Amino acid sequence: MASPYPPKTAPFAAHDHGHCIASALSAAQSTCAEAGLRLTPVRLRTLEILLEAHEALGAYEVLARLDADGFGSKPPVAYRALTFLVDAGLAHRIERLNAFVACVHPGQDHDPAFLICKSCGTVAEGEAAGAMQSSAAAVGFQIERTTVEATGICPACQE
Amino acid sequence: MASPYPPKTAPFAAHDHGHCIASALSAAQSTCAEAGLRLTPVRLRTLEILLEAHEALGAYEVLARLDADGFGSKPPVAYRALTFLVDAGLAHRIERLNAFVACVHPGQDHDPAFLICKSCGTVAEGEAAGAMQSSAAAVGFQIERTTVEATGICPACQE
DNA sequence: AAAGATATGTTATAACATAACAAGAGGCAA
DNA sequence: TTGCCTCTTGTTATGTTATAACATATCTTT
Repeated sequence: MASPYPPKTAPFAAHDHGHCIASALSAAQSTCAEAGLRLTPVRLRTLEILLEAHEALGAYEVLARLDADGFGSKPPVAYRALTFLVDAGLAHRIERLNAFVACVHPGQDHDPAFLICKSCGTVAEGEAAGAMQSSAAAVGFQIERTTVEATGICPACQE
Repeated sequence: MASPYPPKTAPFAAHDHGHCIASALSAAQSTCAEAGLRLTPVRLRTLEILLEAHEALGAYEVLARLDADGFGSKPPVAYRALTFLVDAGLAHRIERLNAFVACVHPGQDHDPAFLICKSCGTVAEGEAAGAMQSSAAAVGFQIERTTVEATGICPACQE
């Protein structure tokens, strides 16, 4: 399924996208090096694909691009690379969209939160800041991972 | 897919389940009456199924039970009933599980948050308390609906 | 170079979800 | 009461997302 939205260049604000990709990639390199993880060609290319798209991509969209680039053409190829990136903190899964985005501040341990525009499809990443920790602690629940997402209308689409 | 967990009777705390079902059903009746919504047999039965399970059920699990009760046997039957309940605020969709739970305080408008135990599968509903409103407002994003879910280990499973 | 662990790619299938159409049930105006 | 409209139910068919299991290849360590 191709994106129903126009191509993205920025999440609610202009920025130097080329630089944003380059710095994310180098951050990914060092993160993996430090953690002893192997950022192989498929994995690297998958991350690039997410960074270039600058919007949430479904696994099968990623797969199509990997296939076009000469990598494998079957679902596990994409799912494995995406799972690796998510586990390494280099990408996030957006549950509401069954899709994936590159992390905007890789390397740092964080609790991401997402604002998803229903009109243009843009996904902005922010901090959840342990939103549920206090209420979870109150009942003795030990949180491992949080999913915090909001759908709505972004500033640009409100006009 | 059947549940990989033992049957549930309570979310992290004992309670009178029969009463909990009965009161939820009567709350659903009045909510629908007030809102001019038709709580038809399939819809009512679907709600009962979720209440009886007292855990998150996938659409196909719900469908199997509806079929066993003489309702339709095809996916849209379950998805339509579930969509109705979610829209009416009588049930919630758990994105992380692709599953549905009955709402624990139907009728009241609220922002639900969920604690999902990875060990026993129990899903507890709490309040998200506009977790993202302030950060969204800061960038001018207009929130329509939030998804707040945490996976981890519930008190009972920590032993 | 051999052994073990990790990664890639494949086949096949499972699990989740919706579009589009036909038929029935309820409300309501003439 | 008939006719019309709307909503609901059920079906067929298909689309979309995801993983299990296995063979091969590539790295790492000794």
